[in-house]
Amino acid sequence: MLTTKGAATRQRIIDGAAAEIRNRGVAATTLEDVCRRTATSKGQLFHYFPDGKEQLLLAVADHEAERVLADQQPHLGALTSWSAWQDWRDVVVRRYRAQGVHCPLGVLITELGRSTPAARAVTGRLIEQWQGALRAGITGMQHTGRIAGELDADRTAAALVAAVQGGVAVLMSTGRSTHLEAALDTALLFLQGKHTN
Amino acid sequence: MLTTKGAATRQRIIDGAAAEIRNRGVAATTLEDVCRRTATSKGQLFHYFPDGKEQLLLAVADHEAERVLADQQPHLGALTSWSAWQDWRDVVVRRYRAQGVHCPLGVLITELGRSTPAARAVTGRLIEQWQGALRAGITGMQHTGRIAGELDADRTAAALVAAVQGGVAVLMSTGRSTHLEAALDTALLFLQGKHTN
DNA sequence: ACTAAAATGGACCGGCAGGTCCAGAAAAAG
DNA sequence: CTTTTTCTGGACCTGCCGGTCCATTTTAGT
Repeated sequence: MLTTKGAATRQRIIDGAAAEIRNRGVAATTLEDVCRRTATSKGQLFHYFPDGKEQLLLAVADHEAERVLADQQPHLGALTSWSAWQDWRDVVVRRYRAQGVHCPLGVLITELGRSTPAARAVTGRLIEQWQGALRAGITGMQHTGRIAGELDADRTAAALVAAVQGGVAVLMSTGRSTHLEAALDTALLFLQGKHTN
Repeated sequence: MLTTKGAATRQRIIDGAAAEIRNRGVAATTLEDVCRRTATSKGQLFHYFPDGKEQLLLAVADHEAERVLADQQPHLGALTSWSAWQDWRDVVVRRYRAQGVHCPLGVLITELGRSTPAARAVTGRLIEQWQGALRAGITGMQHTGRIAGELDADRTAAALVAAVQGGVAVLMSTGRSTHLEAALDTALLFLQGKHTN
């Protein structure tokens, strides 16, 4: 079992590892780095994550996935007006611009996804939830007549997720948020039924 | 200098490394793997890439960047009709669906981009060229009146690049091409001035 | 043919990072 | 208070992988 203290330590390790990875990347982060930052020892690390690095990384990925959605709230959960959509857009842009070159989740996935199906499950869930929230926003707007009813909500939500994802990808490799903004704005224009920018 | 044979070997190493990375990822690819696959030795590897792994990876990234654009030709260079755009879309989808979970360039960047500015330059150039080709296609269609003249060609091209990029990102972590298709199709609908799907 | 330069093969090294082990402290259980 | 479980610290091991070195072979140049 796990005592209160134990659970706290375990969490401290996850948080520390996440922070370390955010700053220096997965490849450059060693278990010893994590130990140093979290004031723990190898013994503890393997006590809480018997399967070693892979298990820890998976826990970090899970942790980061939650963060991604949490950071978009409360806007993502209440996309009931155009201004709410705009606020959401702004939050997304601001968040990723601040994060700059470091996308912990993306990096984790490219590193883990290939080997373990468990890692892919984490991303899968995240995308599904994300897309679901956007779809809910779209159908809500359709019910109040602000978005055309013929529009395929799920498909458009998927495109929106891809737009953000792609914008972030470009941001990660160029450091510029122009593409993220262009992608989001263009997608929102489409939602609004406009066709110029 | 470099003899014909030498140049061939050098190229063989790059090709082999690229293939190896496509199959198993950067992290899992060792110099010895590359040697084995290309039937070369450490001596040769460091003979042609004195700065070691980093230099090799950079060369691979460059190689892959060229491939990305080449694979989209001739369509990408002649986006002069809606059917040409559609063909381009199909090629992109087919290419990445075939590639599946493996995006060599993306992985290389997330691995190198952080450390070396040279790696970021490679992606930067690729994105710029890509976006340029799309922009040219858009302005061309504007001149023949098939796309509204008020539309911001550069910004929309940027959104298009992000759409592909994002779709591929999702494809990489889920294995499904639905998002890529949704993103591309939605973007094309926007270009056509339609607002439903 | 002779020489210089380039190409090749592979033995070897050194450090590092993931993982093991165990002994002792702290908590929980009774 | 005793016993059992959990937690903690860190010394240690080991395999791997990037990188070095040099002896040998091949090619280019004249």
